[in-house]
Amino acid sequence: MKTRARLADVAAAAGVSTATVSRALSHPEVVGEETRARVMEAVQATGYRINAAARDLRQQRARSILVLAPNLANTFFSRIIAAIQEVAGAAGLTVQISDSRAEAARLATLGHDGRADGIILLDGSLDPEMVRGWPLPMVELCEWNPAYDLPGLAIDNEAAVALAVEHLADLGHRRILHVAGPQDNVLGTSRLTGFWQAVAARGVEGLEVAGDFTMRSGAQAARNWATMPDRPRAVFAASDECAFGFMSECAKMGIAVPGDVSVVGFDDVDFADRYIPALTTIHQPRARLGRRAAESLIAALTEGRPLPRKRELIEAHLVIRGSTSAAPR
Amino acid sequence: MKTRARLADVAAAAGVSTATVSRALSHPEVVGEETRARVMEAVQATGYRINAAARDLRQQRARSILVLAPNLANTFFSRIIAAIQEVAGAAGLTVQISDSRAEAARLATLGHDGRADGIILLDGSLDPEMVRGWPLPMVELCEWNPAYDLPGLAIDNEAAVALAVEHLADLGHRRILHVAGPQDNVLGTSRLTGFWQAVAARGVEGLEVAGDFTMRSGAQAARNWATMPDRPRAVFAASDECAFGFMSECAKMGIAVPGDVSVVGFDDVDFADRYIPALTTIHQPRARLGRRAAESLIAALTEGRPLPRKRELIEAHLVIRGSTSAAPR
DNA sequence: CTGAAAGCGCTTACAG
DNA sequence: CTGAAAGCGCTTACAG
Repeated sequence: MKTRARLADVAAAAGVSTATVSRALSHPEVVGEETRARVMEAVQATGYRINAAARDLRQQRARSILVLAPNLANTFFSRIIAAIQEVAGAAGLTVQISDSRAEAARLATLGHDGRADGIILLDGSLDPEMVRGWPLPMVELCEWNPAYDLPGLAIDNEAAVALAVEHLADLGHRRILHVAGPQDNVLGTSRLTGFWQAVAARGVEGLEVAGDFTMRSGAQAARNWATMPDRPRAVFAASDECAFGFMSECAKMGIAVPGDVSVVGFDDVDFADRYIPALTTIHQPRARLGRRAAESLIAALTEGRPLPRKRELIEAHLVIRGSTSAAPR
Repeated sequence: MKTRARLADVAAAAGVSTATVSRALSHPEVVGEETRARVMEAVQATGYRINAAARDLRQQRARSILVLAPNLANTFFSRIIAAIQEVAGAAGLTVQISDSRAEAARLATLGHDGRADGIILLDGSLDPEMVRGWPLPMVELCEWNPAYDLPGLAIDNEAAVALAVEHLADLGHRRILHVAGPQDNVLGTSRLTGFWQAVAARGVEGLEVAGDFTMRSGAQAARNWATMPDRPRAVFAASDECAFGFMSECAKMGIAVPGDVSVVGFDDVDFADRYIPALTTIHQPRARLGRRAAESLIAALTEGRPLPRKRELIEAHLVIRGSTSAAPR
């Protein structure tokens, strides 16, 4: 296998200039029919493949978008990223993924090297000043940070939480415990805010215990809950994982869900449907979120269509399954 | 914000040639101390950032690896990919992800454009002839295909399955049902093969029902199992998801795990530990697999260290939790 | 230790 | 419709 054919090799084989080969490949309509045929033949014969680095250098673009998430191992992101990749791939763009904090550190020291044309940011906890300094089109997804001053896309977390609270209240629950998310995270705070608003609006009693979205924190919350003198019979966990942790710990303590306590989660991860019992939860349309974010970023990059100026909110809905039931009377 | 500074701008500011700036940045030891200081100062002053496309074009490399998986949305891959990204990022390499089938189609028509230096392949079901034709260093991870003729890394699936079977037999189970994985997938076939070997070796009775790793197929298997005249009291599912499907369906039918049936999974995904009951399963060291694969590919790319010639097998271990118990006597 | 020059492989005004 | 030429921004033998 000899070295890769270049444009010049194709040009030589076809008896035309490299300019013509380039045009025949990128703007076929501008090249004479016969010439084009000769070029295509030469491309075949030489096995020519474009060199992306050369094209990118010349065109001053990378044909790539970078997805930054705080924890790539978290299953919540996988479907979102898959959707982004699907859209980007169809548009001929590459997708790079990186840990947001590690990448932020890298960008701070090395600076941006032009390997991406735009960023989809799934992390609202970075230094805003740094983020504002990044010289690339960006869109925030799921998480957000007002100080970034960026266009973004997310579900309406507060409205979604209200759905959960309403559901429990509709079942007759008058006292609802929220296992909160981490309060240094927008999703944690907005769900907590939403919880207190919804509880007040509905006129039921709210209770709150700290958590951080993890199964471990859900389990811890369950142990705390079990010691409460007058246990609330309804729990709204800030994430599905947290709800799983709570429920698994209940199972260990011999407490029945939903018999003894109703549990609602948030996210609707793949396993929610097959948990025991199946988890009532807020469905986040992750594929749709990823797709839409990718589409608007790509439109901005390739068609120069301006990014929306503000954050766009998508409606989430409640999926009622087996983990909630009517309050005991 | 004016246009980005180039090497030439730095050179002008420092009063040296671009060659010297380049050396000061890439091989500082080869440049005079005072010169180097002047260059660094100029870099600061101009806010210079390297242009990756130019560097890559000149050096004929991409500083990037491509991870190809059959289903990016599958949570099984997220931790593996996170580990790959971690290692690659530390080595200054970018990681691109793509759906293996879509990317294969793209490569078939467009050919490789040099945007990656190497590939980590998590899919054993591609056309071998095509894969062999890809002009890039590759390593197979988790899945494999002998026809690819590639170096690879995976756990020893057959040995791992034996662990599961042994465990159930040790608990006194004499009849074990395997909910198989898809038989067009190496993992499905090797686990099935391993099952029959282990069952024969141990002298217990084996039974087999079809599945495809999904929760849905596990649930279906549970319904079939429930109709069996003489139900085996031990089930080994080819994946955790399949086990979850089986168990959740059992719960719906009022069948107790492990009271009525012991269940073992395979993978040890994050939720296994917090399922109800917690799932006894084979632990795949996903972070380690990702890390090792990335390390050996990167060593090959950057140090020219040759890739191992054959597939390397990593030992997996059994994690005993609450979903298995002694056979009723 | 440093510089002048070539060259990586493309694309794109500019002419004709 | 096509070509000659410049240039994208680097790195690296080659001289000195």
